[in-house]
Amino acid sequence: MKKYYIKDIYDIYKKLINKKIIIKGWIKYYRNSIFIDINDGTTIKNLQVIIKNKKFLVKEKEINIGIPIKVIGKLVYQKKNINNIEIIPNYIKIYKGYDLNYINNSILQNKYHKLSKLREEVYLRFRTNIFSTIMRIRSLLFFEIHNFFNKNKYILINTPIINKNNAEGAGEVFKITSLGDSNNLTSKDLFNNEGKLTVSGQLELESAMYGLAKVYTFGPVFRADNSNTFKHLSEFWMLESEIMYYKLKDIINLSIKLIKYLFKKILYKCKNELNYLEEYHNKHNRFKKLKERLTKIINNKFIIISYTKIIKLLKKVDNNIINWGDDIGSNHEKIIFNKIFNMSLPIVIYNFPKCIKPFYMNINTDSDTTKSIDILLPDIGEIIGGSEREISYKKLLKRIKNNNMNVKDLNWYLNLRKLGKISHSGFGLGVDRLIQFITGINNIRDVVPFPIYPGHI
RNA sequence: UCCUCAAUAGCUCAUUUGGUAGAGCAUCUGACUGUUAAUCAGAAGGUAGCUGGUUCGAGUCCAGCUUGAGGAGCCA
Repeated sequence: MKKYYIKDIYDIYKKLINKKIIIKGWIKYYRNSIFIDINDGTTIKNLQVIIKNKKFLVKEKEINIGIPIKVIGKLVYQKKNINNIEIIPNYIKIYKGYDLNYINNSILQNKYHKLSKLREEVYLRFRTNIFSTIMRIRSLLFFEIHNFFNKNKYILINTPIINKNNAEGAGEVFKITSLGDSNNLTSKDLFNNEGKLTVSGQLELESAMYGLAKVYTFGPVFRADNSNTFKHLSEFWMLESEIMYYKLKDIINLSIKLIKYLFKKILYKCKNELNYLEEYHNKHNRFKKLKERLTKIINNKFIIISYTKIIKLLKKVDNNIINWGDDIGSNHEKIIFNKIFNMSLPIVIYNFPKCIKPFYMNINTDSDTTKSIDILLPDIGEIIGGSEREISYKKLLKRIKNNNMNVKDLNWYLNLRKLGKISHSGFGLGVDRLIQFITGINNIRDVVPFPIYPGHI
């Protein structure tokens, strides 16, 4: 007699029919005095136990939703059951130690809760159908990201989470110290009060690129901006890649290839999860055709358009909403997706003005624009930012000085250019936002296990 | 950080202009051998987010705070 996980039972159930097995999990539903649904976290599906002789096995009062249970019994084929199989038990054990009052007053009561309600009990929401489904998709996505780069012979570089660069100008930076309140004690601090939580691994990643040619980094990054929106977190996961001898068009192709690869894998491997999510959205009047949307993106070419052209198109809609040189904001994104290109495909915008892009991006011969891309997704907005990097020591130095940045701190980065003119390009992808898009979940805080954002730690 | 809106039972909500609160689900008690968030009958459950103010009287009006939602800015 062997213990099985419920996912495994569904995968190989034909081999287990009429065999005696052990399962352990928690009671998900209890119906009609005789049906107990058990879930063990390995799959969204429950396994139904049918008690034909209830007095013999367990007292009805002991059966409560949410409490841990062990069942030994025969797995039988049952046509009447929508899952085709169920267990006829010989033995049921309820594990003690639970607090029913606590469970029934928490988000775990047998009831629909809004996602913002689940967020009030972050440490319990893994037990819910909706959140466990999102976590399964997230897990697979992380795995497939590594798979993609591994298959394509990229080297994973673990760039540091603590560093001293705030070079990107990518918003506010968290300072770290070993001294508590230590503004006047810099020399006693472990990092001389220079330690920061990284906002991007890109600069370090470029140094690894000079030795390993095709590299990527995938880890948490931190922003101290006080931004409270559906798509911002203080701590989020970013995937960044840097490739030797790549030009802008290579980066565009690689980004598209990656997105299509990931969507394909999710579609193929997370069918149950996507079905559940569509059902979930429909039940609450947010009709989202997740699978159709992913399939469409896999099977179609992305729209590729220059910044200058998109500005012209935006000005055609309303001459006053934007000028050349302005960054594309979320109001502009809405117009782009709803009025200009009325289709739910990603849009690649290239050649942004240098005034709105960081110092390390290579400048085009027009001297006004950079060799840069952003990829926008419907509903979510910017998901990828990338560029060809500046490879001239002199030009890079000039731009660092013009941006009033600390040359001394960036010396190591500048010196990489002394290895010779090696063109290279890279991009960064906000992974949590990608999960938002895949799952159709509105708020980024609901696709992250432990969301960290202003006022919430 | 700014703007708008909201906060009533464990949950989702209702309480027509100010007169101390109701329903569904959950819970509890009972019934039920083919149900998919079962169903039926009954019971219990509330200092209306917090702190002040106006008023004979505040869930309702006003102010501040807290929390949440939507939008803006910044960005991934």
